[in-house]
Amino acid sequence: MQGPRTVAEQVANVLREAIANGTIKAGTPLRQDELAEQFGFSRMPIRDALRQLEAEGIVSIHPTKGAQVARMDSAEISEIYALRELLESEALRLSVPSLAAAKLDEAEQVLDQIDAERNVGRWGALNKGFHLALYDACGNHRLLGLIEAHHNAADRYVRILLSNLDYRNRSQTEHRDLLAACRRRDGDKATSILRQHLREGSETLVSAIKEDGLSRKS
Amino acid sequence: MQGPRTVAEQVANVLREAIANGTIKAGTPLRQDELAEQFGFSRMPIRDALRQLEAEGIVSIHPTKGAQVARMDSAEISEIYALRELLESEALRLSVPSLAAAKLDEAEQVLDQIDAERNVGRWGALNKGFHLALYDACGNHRLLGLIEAHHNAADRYVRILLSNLDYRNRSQTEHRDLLAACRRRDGDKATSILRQHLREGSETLVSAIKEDGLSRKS
DNA sequence: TTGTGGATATAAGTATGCCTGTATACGCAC
DNA sequence: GTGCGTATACAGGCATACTTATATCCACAA
Repeated sequence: MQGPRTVAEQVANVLREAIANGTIKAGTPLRQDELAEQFGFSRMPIRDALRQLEAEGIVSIHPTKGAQVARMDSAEISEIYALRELLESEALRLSVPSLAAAKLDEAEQVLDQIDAERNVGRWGALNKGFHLALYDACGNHRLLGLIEAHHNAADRYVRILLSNLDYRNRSQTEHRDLLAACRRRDGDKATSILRQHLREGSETLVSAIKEDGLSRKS
Repeated sequence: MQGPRTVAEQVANVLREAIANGTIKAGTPLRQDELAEQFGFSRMPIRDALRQLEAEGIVSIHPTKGAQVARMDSAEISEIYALRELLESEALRLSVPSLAAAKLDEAEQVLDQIDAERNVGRWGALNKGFHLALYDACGNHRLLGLIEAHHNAADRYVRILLSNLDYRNRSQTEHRDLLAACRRRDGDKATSILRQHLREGSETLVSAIKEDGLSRKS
């Protein structure tokens, strides 16, 4: 496993992380020459990075108007969560029967890390890690890719969600229930818990966004 | 509805079309300066176009090795069809209850066009048009986007499929059955037909690819 | 005073040129 | 004869410079 080979990839990774953990807020304009000066490179690799992030749905680019961190209204959040429910429940269903014990243990360790982690910015990535570990044996690489893409697109909003202590505790309880069902190889129960888990997340997030007024577009 | 605003978009559209209808075969290396000369532009917009197509899964780019039309083995075709089944049956289920009569008529016209069309290269696009018309009222833009992306990624293989007259007749019969079920607002029957339709397509395509040896990687 | 048109400024799109990395081939040494 | 190392060539990444399009502001006219 080697690191990013091009400047564009490095820039994309830094920007993705900064957007995911909230350092760069939604709606922030991302000017090419501004970023070029900050990173110490020319505009070309920054352009490549922005287009990469656009493909991931994290930034939106309008020709001649430039790029900005993609704003999401509550409708888009709902869409993403509906897709996550569809994609992840299918991945879980496929994965559970042949999931290796090592992956189950790995998932459990991630849950412990979430409990121990005090840095808000890490929660999104850990949450993603837990979920993906359970889907590892689904046998469909493209499906896993889509799931990861949707996690990345919504990570910065999930972070808002997890900042709420009540939700975080409830979420972790559901995570452990989900893991237990996977250990019992009870695919039906597991997908049922997952769907419920995602529905709660969606509802909590949508109401949080509506009242915080984060949904207004530029 | 205005056309592509940048050269990169135009180039991407032309290449996508050429790859989809088989003018450019799988595995063909896509050199930047070569394409730049052919199109009469510099390498920059061609680079952008190639990255766009890479994000769509149509070409694969390796740093320093360049871009080539993505090769797909039978396993990847199976993955794409499994995803299509998942995504499209969900979209259909959501769409059928509120599908406008105009869209149903539009879908029927596309079916007639498929029967009348003699140009092999157009079948893939028409097939896509029929399916997307039925999903139009699903209410989830991202879901529609994913479905279209998977059609684009597999279009050039679907073309192979539709070149088989037997399959094409069977496919059209299933299309009309599917449309009839939609007109009756029978969502369960419609999704059932769709799943069967896609399974047949997948099996036919996988066996065709295996025997034609199109699956070997470079 | 308001609306429209033109000019200017700003930022992205595009072109060209250079540099770096990788792959392949050839030669030398073991 | 084979294997490894070096050199050369080719292709893409990156930088710099130029063009184009759009948005905003000011001026002039109605």
